[in-house]
Amino acid sequence: MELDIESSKPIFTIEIASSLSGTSPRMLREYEKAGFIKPARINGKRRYSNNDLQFIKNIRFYLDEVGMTITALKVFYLATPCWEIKQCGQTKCPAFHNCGAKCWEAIKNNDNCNVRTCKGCPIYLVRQMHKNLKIFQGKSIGPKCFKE
DNA sequence: ATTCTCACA
DNA sequence: TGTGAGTA
Repeated sequence: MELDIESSKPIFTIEIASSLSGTSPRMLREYEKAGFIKPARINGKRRYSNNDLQFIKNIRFYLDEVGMTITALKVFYLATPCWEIKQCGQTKCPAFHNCGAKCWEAIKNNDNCNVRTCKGCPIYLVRQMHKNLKIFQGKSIGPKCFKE
């Protein structure tokens, strides 16, 4: 998992991002509304980074291949324990207590958190890891998963 | 010219 | 989800 600042630079307009990800601008805004991505704003206009583009691919994987709904995916992402991933040890962080909050919203203006923005945030990047979970490999979910 | 939000089907 | 209205 890399925390590449370059990959976090907001450079693509929504049209370019749409083209590169094969996702309509309409849906890109929808994913943002759901809290999956948070592209930067320049003069009120969205600017997507390479990381954003990667997350969009990840979102499409769950939606298209796994067959999850946006609602289900929302629960899935929100359930991600950011304090473990970051290993920040900040149990007094709002993100630790507020189950329903997107962590990057909860940590806003929180001096205790070592990650202030989504740029280079591990929470953003870790989502890709879930692609490797057994239940998302197209295999059946059941007792067979626990053999071997 | 492009993007934004909101609304409708 | 795509499309159109009305802005900025």
